[in-house]
Amino acid sequence: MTELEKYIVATMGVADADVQRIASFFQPITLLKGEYFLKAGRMSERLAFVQEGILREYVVRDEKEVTKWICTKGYFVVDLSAFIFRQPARFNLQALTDVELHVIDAANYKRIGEVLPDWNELEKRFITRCFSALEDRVVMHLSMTAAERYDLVFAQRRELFNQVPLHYLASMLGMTPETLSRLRARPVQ
Amino acid sequence: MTELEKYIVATMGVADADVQRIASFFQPITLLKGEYFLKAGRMSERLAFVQEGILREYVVRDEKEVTKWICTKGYFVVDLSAFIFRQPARFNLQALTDVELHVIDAANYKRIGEVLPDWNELEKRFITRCFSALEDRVVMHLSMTAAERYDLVFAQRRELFNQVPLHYLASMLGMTPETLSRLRARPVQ
DNA sequence: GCGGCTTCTTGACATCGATCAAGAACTCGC
DNA sequence: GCGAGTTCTTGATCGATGTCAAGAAGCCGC
Repeated sequence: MTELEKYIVATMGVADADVQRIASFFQPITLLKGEYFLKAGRMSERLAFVQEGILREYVVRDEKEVTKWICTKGYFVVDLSAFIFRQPARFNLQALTDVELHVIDAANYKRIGEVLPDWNELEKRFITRCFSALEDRVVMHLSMTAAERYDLVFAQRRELFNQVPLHYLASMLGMTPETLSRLRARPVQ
Repeated sequence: MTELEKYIVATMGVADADVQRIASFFQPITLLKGEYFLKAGRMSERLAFVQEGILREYVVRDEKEVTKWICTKGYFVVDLSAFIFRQPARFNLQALTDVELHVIDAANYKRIGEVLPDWNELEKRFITRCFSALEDRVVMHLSMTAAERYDLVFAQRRELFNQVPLHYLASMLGMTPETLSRLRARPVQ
């Protein structure tokens, strides 16, 4: 069973027969380290599930890259707004390691609704969870110091800190690489 | 035509007969300045449209109130996660002025789907727009200084700055009231 | 219109975090 | 295993923002 199939079972409580059918709408693809799943400004009508590897979601602002999120196994990668509204992508999605994805295009995505009767509800719940996670993130930035943000994210996603260049994590945490380095070197924590 | 009905027409392209029908699922209520639409920790199965007035969405963290958002005419107020998952509310919604709302409960909300055939799609698009706005807000905190954040939000929602106590706006912008005061007093801007 | 509360500003100062610069440590291709 | 590039750390310094404190200004009930 692929990670994707496990995910479907775990979060959607779908019958075994349907799991296979849904998973079959996805195509496996591989990206090499450095390649892009999505480039800002381009149209993209696809969404993918991360089977293996790490990607970085970033936007360019004043010639600087701002890393918005790091996606690992079990995440969906997509510019949701671009996917739903069929607009040019607003951000970039680049592989930080070789990556295995399961990709689905908008047409096949639509067909999931025909297989799963309550797909709309599941979809809504999924987006709501994403929304809620972002709410938490905003509150984090409104109320926590750099050290507190580091401690929180380190506790939640420790594995990132030995797999991803730290300057990307620093950007995702809203601080400079130097500050992140000094936080890591703190005496006690 | 109420603000709510205008909103429905503007964003959903619904036939006139349906507009009335949908709007009829909502009940008008009034809150006095200081009263709560939602209290953190309590169950709440309702959502409201702001017809008139201003509310503040905040969470308490380390005994401090963190203002997450200020809602004015035309916004929906709801703890989305609590509403969708029927969980206790995570934040507070308090009236900053006397407020007129159109309220709908979960049961009536469900009935909208029976009136509007593509309600699921509209709902998804609405939540996606909210998600996208939050993405922008996270990027704002990752990449902008306090002065830049102030300038941006001031440009977008100037009317707030003479209607809402500034310490709430300062909190929403992720800075202290003193810093906000100094930014406002800057020579040129 | 007075007293008391809240809000807003201002100043002095402390602290956090950014910047700049250098070098150490670690890839990775050859 | 060598060299070039990247990543990471460390130090010195600077600027932005927070903290603390005081007072001014605005608002409201009586």
